[in-house]
Amino acid sequence: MAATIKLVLGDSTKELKTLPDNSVDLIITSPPYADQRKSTYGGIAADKYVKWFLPISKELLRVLKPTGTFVLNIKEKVVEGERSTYVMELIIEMRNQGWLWTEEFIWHKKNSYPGKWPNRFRDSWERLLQFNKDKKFHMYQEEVMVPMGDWAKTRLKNLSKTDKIRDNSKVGSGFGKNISNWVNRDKAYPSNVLHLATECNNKNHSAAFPEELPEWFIKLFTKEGDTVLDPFAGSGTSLSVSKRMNRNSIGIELLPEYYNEMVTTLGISPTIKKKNGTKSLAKNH
Amino acid sequence: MAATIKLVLGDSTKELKTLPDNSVDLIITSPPYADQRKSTYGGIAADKYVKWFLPISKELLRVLKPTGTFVLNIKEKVVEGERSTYVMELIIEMRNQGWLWTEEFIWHKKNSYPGKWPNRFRDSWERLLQFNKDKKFHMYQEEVMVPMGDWAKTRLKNLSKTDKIRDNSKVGSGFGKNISNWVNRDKAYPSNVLHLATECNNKNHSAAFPEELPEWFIKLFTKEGDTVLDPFAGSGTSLSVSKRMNRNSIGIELLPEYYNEMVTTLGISPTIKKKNGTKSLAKNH
DNA sequence: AGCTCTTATGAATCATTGA
DNA sequence: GTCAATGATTCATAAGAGC
Repeated sequence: MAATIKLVLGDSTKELKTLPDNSVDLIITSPPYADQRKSTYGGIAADKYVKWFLPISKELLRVLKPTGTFVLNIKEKVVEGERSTYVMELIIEMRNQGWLWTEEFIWHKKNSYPGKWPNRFRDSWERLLQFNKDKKFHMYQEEVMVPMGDWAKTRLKNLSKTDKIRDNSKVGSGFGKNISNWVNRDKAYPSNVLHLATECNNKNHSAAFPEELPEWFIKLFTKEGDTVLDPFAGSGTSLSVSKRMNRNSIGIELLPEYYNEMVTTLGISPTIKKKNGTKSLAKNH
Repeated sequence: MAATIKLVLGDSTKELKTLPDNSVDLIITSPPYADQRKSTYGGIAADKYVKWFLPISKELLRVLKPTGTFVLNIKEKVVEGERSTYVMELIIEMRNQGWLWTEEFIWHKKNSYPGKWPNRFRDSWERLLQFNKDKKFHMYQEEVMVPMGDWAKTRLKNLSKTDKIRDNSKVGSGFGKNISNWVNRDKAYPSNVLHLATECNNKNHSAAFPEELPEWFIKLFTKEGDTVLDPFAGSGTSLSVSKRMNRNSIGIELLPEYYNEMVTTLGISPTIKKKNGTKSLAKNH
């Protein structure tokens, strides 16, 4: 069965309330940053950002499965020469709300926009905050293993003395599994720093993130048939990646332009309009 | 004239009060993290960290020149599966104290500690928080415009086939660091992500940071003859780098073992003991 | 010199055991 | 019960040794 896409036109603050409890496996989103995109989203002032976001995160907490994960892509902007602290405040307030702040990944943007300022360098990283509902959550680490460095080639030719010693100490009785863990190993677990280039092929949108970003987290935190939610769907990157990877997905988008474009790009066939006209639902075939 | 080193044995909370107002150009330090180094420093509990640090940061604000910069190396640890929030709280409280939080650099530790856990990857980055007293501060950007970082220097020597293959495969998207792009470039501005390895050749100490780290910030924020302060001198990395780079420096260290070793390694000749015996001052010739 | 290969180890984190 | 100590896990770097 093909993965379904549910696309909602409307405000996440309201639309999230229509989703059932404990129904989503992964929430991945890049909300409008404070005072960014003023022309389109109206711009949330930095000092009101936390107050604006908390009702949304409260609903997200409700709809997420206990085994699920919430990945929030965010970066505070510079206001009058200073980094705003609203992200810091948001983390603290979300913990008060019941979220567990499990980890902060760094997205290192390798080809960040070049530029020169008198007292500042290029900003080439963003936060990827991982929140969870419960300490026990699903994580499929093997899915995101990366090729090892060159050292592995030489390492595997002959195990060094250190390796043997460490192996002996942990095995205890005879030699067994541990050495075989190393032999024929060509992949390593990644760290909490992600090296991805920003997407430069999407010219219509200031794309929130490259496809590799949601792909990585979808691989890591969901399996096929699971449900992915993006409450700020934007150009629909999370949704299209979910579809490609056979995950069901739910997207909410405030702006009709983005919504309409997603209907086209995601291949969603019938758009069911509700009578009030402010909300639309669509499912792909 | 050779740069001077002033080394103080004692508690920063007290010893900083002996320094004059507006006298330091750069403060760079790596304080003991919460609940770390318990065996040596006693360990500050995570929930008391902010309270412990604020009196120190207040003195640092006083001694720093208006044109100076404070670089704080810190990273929160995991407590019961969650990241602690004391660094977030510290940033907020230091702003209330009068500091400007200008920037957050990322130190990407290329050779971070290995390990595998069911719900977490290796932690391979630390925060380098830049605080300022005033929006107008000295920044000598050209000084750190070194040829695209050390990694390129060594790679450029031999542009092997494996270099190209591996780098491209890691990036994944195909954009990334194609080294041949850099061949005809000799200078580039850095970004706010620093790629450095942790030092592993120092067998006596768990060195707080590699020499490249203070060196980079000293180049960036001071010129020759300026004064650098490290209120948690540790093994003295900041001080020895300052000396080598012809910057005056002041170090404060709580533990006699570290203090004594610094006296030796930094080549400080006379140690003047005060009568109470708890405090010592020394200047190099 | 300039290679290759060997070796030690780093602000880590979790599960288990023992007091 | 809580809390501290111990063991197991395992990647990338640089120094050093050898050719």
